Amino acid sequence: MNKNYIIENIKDFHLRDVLECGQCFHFERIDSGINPDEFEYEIVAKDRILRIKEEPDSEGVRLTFFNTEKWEYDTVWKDYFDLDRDYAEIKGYIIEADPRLEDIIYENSGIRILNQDFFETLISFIISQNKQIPQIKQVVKNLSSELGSKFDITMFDRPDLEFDAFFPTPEQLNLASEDEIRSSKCGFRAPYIKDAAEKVYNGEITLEMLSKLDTDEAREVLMSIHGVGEKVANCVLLFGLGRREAFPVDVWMKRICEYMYYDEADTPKAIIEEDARKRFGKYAGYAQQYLFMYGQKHKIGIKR
DNA sequence: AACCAGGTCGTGA
DNA sequence: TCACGACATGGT
Repeated sequence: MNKNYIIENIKDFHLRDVLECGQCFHFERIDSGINPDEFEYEIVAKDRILRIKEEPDSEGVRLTFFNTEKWEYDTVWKDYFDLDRDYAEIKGYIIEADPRLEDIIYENSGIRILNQDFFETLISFIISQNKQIPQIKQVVKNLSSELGSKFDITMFDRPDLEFDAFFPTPEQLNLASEDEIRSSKCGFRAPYIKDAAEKVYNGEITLEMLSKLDTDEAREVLMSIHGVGEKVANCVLLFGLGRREAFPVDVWMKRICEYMYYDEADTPKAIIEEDARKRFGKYAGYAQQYLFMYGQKHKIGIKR
C-alpha cells in the first residue's frame, strides 16, 4: 500500500500539455498551482484511477505515479502515456516534412498522444461536437457517475477524490435509457451515444475488426454510427485506435492550416486533411497535435 | 441579448 | 456534391 513508482529524466514530456491538449477528458488538475514547474493530476483511465505528479529534473521531468507498483507502470501506464515512442524521431520526421514546424514543435515539445480506450474515446468525441473542452469533461464525468461502476473508495490513499466512477462500459450505456443518458447534459447527442453503444455492444463494431482494416476502411465503419462524421471518426482513429496517420480537421485546424498552407483562403476540410496526410505521412496525427496546440495558444486565424 | 463552442444530420438547390 | 439551419447546454 502507498507505494509510489518514480521515473526520472523523461524527455519530450509535459504532463499538463499531454492532458490539456484536448485528446482526453476524464481527468482533473489537483495541485495548488503555486509552483509553476509542478503539476499533479487525477486521471481515470485503463480501469484505474491514477494520481500522478510531474516535477522538473536534470534532463527532463520526474514523474511520480502514486500508489502504483512497477508492474502496473510497465504493463499499463508506459503504453498509455506513449512512453515507448521515440519522439526525437517523430519530431525530426515532421520538421523534415515542413521546417516551419520546428519552432511550433519546440514550443510544444512535451505533447504526447495517449493510447486510450477505444469505446471511451468514441463516446467522448461524439460528445465533443459543438462543445468546449470544460463541458465535454463535465458530461464525461456525469455519464460516469450516473452509469459507470463506482470506485471502491477504501482502495485509495486519500478520501477527497475528484471522480467517483469509471467510464461506462458498452453494456452499461446500452442498457441505459435515452433519458438517463440525457441527464448527463449531453443534449442532442443522446441518440448518437445510444447508437454507438448499441453497435459496439452487439458486436457490429469491434476493436478486433477495426484493427484488421486500413485507416480509411476503419473510418468508414466508424462513420456508420449515427453522429460520427469525418472529424469524430478521425479522432477515434488517432486517440483510440493508435492510427497516428489520422489527421482530424476541426475549426481550429481549418484556421491554422489555411493560415499556414493556403494563404488564408477558405479551403474544404477534406482537402486540408488529404494534403496534410500526404505531407506528414505516418506521423500526420502528431503534426496535427502540435499545430492544434500552437493555434490555440496564439489564436491563429481568429478574426476580431 | 445574441452568439459561439475540437460537428453532424437533414434538407433543398 | 454543396450550402445552410437545427440541434442541447452553458459560458461570454
